[in-house]
Amino acid sequence: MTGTIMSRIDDRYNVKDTEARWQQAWEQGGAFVAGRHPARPKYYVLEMFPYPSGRIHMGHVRNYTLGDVVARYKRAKGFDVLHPMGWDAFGLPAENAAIERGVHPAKWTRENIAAMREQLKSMGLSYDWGREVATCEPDYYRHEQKMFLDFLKAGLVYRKESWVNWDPVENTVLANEQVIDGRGWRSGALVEKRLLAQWFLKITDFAEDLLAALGSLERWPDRVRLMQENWIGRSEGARLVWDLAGRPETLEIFTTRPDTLFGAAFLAISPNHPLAAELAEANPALAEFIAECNRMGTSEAALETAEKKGVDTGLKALHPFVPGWELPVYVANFVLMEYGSGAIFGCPAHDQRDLDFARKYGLPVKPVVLPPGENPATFQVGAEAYSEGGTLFNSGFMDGMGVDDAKAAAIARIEADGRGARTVNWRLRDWGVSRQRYWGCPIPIIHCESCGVVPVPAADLPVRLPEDVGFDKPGNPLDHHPTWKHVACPACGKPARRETDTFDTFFESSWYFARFCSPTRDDVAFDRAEADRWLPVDQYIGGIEHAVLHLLYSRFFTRALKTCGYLGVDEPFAGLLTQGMVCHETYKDQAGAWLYPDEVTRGEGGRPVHASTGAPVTLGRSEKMSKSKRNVVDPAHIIATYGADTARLFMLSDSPPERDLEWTEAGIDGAWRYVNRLWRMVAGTADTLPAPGSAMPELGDEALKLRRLVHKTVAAITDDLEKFHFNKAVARLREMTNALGEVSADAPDRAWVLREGLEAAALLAAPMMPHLAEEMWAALGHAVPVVHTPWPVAEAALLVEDSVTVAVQVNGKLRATIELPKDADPKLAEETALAQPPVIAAMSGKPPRKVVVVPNRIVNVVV
RNA sequence: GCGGACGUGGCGAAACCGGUAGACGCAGCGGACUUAAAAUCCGUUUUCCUCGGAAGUGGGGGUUCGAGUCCCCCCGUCCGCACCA
Repeated sequence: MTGTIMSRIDDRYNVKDTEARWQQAWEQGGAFVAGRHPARPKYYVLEMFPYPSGRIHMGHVRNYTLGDVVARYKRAKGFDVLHPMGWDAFGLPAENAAIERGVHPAKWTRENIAAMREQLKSMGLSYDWGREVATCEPDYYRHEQKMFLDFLKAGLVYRKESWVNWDPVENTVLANEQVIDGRGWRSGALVEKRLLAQWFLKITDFAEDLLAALGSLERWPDRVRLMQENWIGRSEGARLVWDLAGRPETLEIFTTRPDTLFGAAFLAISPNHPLAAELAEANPALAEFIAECNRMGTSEAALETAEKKGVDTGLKALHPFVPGWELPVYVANFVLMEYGSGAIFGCPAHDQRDLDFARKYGLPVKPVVLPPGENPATFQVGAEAYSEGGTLFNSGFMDGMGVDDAKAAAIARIEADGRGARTVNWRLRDWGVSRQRYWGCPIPIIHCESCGVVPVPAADLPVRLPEDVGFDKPGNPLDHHPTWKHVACPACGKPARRETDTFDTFFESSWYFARFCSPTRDDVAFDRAEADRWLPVDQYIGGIEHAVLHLLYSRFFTRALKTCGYLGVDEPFAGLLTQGMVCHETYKDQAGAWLYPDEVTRGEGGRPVHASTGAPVTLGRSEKMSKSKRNVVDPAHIIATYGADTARLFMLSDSPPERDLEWTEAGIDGAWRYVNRLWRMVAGTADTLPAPGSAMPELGDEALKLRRLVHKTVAAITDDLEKFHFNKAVARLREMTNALGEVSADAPDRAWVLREGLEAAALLAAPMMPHLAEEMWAALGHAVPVVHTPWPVAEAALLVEDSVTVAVQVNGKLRATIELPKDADPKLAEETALAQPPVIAAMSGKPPRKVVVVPNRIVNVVV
């Protein structure tokens, strides 16, 4: 009897055996190998590849479950599916591990990859593992070194000085996240800003196109498109050159509000402006202020949240329209050197930041735009600047104009005077790709005293990252390596020096989706024909935290690669799904220390107490799972206990994918119960059902009703999966399961429909709970596995109802519901509605003033 | 600071184009089975009340025969801000 259905009925669903068995069967059968069906339409589904931290976390489980549902569904729908996985393997944590624990980054990373690969495999994800890539291996990064050289040739790369966070104790550049309250996270030393020569990619060359093409990304969330639009930040305005009293040089500013020039109160330049540096040489107070600004860190958030401060340089600027009008020139901490020309003019009446600054330093506030309905004689600006539209006044030749006309008039005057021009300015800055780090892709450049900057010849690629390095000294290990950086100049042969900076790790993730198209090619980054077939990615899935940078860099890279002839598409990702975070309650003990969920249990009256000591525990609100707050649940533990299908089901069931998901013990238990319930239904009834493929008998009412529900469920789940409404799909499946559980197979028609329903349940559940689905399908007597079975199709005739329930309202309040034939005559609907006793009562004898009839929906009686 | 989102029962949520608010699940309560427990199954569950209703989708206002859905204002929470990935 071993292995038969009967022997399994008494057992509970054996997760471990079942899941391992099917994972092996899929792998041996090559079920997920992409490209086997060139005649079928292609579908490329990709999840953001993980940083190999060593263990998967619940965020991964959610992300990869979502992707796998799409991949399995599309395969069943007849697509040739590409669903690959790899490792975003360069990055800071590996270096931190090296510094803190003495493990080499390469060893640490490779071991992490091996461990995480096993964990992912235990989830039963339908990846084509033959395409796995790891970005830290030379066979991957050699190609991006080539890309960089091609970009250089195409004029998309340049070198300039740029500011970085410098830790003077560790002798390293710090990431913004490593700067805490202005100090280095490890050393505690005050961080300084420093200028460093770095490589930049000209993403701004594509600004116009990156912005315009957002409109074509119809399957991207609006909010992501909006965030990118704001990030690119196109603004129209004017460049304007101001003369300085008693000095030969001029000052160029950018403004979007040339209409408010008559309301100007001051000019302000960035602390990093060349003029500021020059003036500081003779002005100790200014020098001290600039030094203070340079201690602030480089992040925009740090600059913007700091108190607005400035120092008067003593210089006077001459107003371009009014002879003799002199304005003070400040150095101000809120003016960014990277934006516009690093200098602005301030109009306090119509810009809040300028107003705050003016109030602080006692500068005049002169309104020049009159809000509609205000009296020019009495209008004043108080605590709030007025930045809306209106009519110009106090403004010479612009008086009486609207804001838009005044802008045009001001620009016309500026251009006529030869003082500047209309300009489009971008918030987007070029992408600085140099990192002073070891664990990244070496930048293939050689510096020669005679020849200058020399690209490494393509034949010499890859420039390999040396593995024999130490982390005991502060600074970049590549710089300390005894031999690595010393090379002969490729141009003149004299001794020269390698670039010791490595690429930003966003470099690797900007083209990995293309590498997956032909991951084993050594000679090229990817095969053009393969890329042309598979790209763009049809559905990309990952966290909202990548809404701007990673996605924008990838869009830019795709354009740059097209410019260099690598591929033919403009956009890398046709569809985008941004998933929410996985959250969990937080716990603290009496001393205020964070506790892990498994250290907490429920004591008397359901109060949380410490599991071993029984001491009271403070319950905190639910937050994103993070190691620092210890509110984490280990997926490996969950999968070992409940199995992959249960974990996957829970990831899909309660919340829609875009929203945050609350992880609860009760939720995972509920999913586990459902997995067992489905299995029991099949195991307990399979031998009472007709053989697979039996002809349909005459159906009685109960059987027909059930059959309608089954086909409706097929249609509904299909629609839900198309729209990524996975939580609704689970709800529909449970609804159908509830109905199937209520019938008994004691008559041929019911038995036949029960089989149809259980088969539908197996096939519909397959993208979500693939192991269970296979097991159910096999128990129902099918030899061909679900992974090779097409998606079920609903019979259209069974989806149409012949009667509908219509709500009856009196003055918008529900009073009754009535059953009507579908598409009934509105007159019949009205008559039936008015005859309902509760309706008559609610009308209390008054005649209907109006009756609104919405067919098949509602009748609203207005009295 | 700037930018983006979100807010519906005790909880996660559903509600198509403005048309019966709360599908489906979790927790709770009651019951069946059991010596007992677990597991399972059945019923019940927005709130208030005079059992006929009344109120109700973060708060306030508006449009409409009708608003969770559209518009305006406010409050709260979360995410991003260019060297984390």
